[in-house]
Amino acid sequence: MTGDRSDLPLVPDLNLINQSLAIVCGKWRLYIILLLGKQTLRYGKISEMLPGVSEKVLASELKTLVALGVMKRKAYAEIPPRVEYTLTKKGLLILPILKQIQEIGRIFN
Amino acid sequence: MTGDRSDLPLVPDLNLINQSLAIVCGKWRLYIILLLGKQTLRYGKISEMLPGVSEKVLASELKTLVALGVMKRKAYAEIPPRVEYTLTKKGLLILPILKQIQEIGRIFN
DNA sequence: CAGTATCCCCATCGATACTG
DNA sequence: CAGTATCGATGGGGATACTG
Repeated sequence: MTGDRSDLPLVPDLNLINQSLAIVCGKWRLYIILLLGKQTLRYGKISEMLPGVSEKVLASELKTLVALGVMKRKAYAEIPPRVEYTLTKKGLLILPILKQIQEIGRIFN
Repeated sequence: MTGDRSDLPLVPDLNLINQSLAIVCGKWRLYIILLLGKQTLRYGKISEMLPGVSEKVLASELKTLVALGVMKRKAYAEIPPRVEYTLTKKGLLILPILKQIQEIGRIFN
């Protein structure tokens, strides 16, 4: 905020970090966001692409991500129901950073 | 798997992501690494710069980060004891990415 | 199809006291 | 000073069954 920001402050802002972690952390969080990177997906499709995640956890993670403003949900009044998830503008903004995070895994292989 | 890899795969590698999360996640993890970014620090100093973290949690987080290869521990045979923590080469490698993660918090403010 | 509703486990995080 | 040891609280994550 004040002065030069050529580098990050010596003592990083805990609130900022916690907010980042609130979005990134969680066993499936990153994976789900990455999956939605360039496509709109239906609930069933996400579920199918994520072998291992239980329905409850997937549903609650999606709900949280929508609440966080990372993605948006669009439900169609059809039978059978159809619900689609898409990244928001903010979600798209953080996408490159999220992709970078994968590089960490690569470095520590 | 097959074809062009100009971008990340449609279905990202779960193992890679999990490995990344293993390093990044945890309430204090990111903060500790960032703190060590450009300096070697003693246990007591880290503790002091992290108001709110209990000794047990700090100690176990440091131990884990050393085991992960993110930082290294150097103990001096002195009385009173002195222990210093420094980022490893790999730790330094991921530092820029970690700093980027803070930007996520900024975007969602 | 796209979710809830329940119930449960265990890993993580934490406070406090103690030690080499 | 730099940690363990111990006990306890919390909630993320999961299995299964059910519903609009």
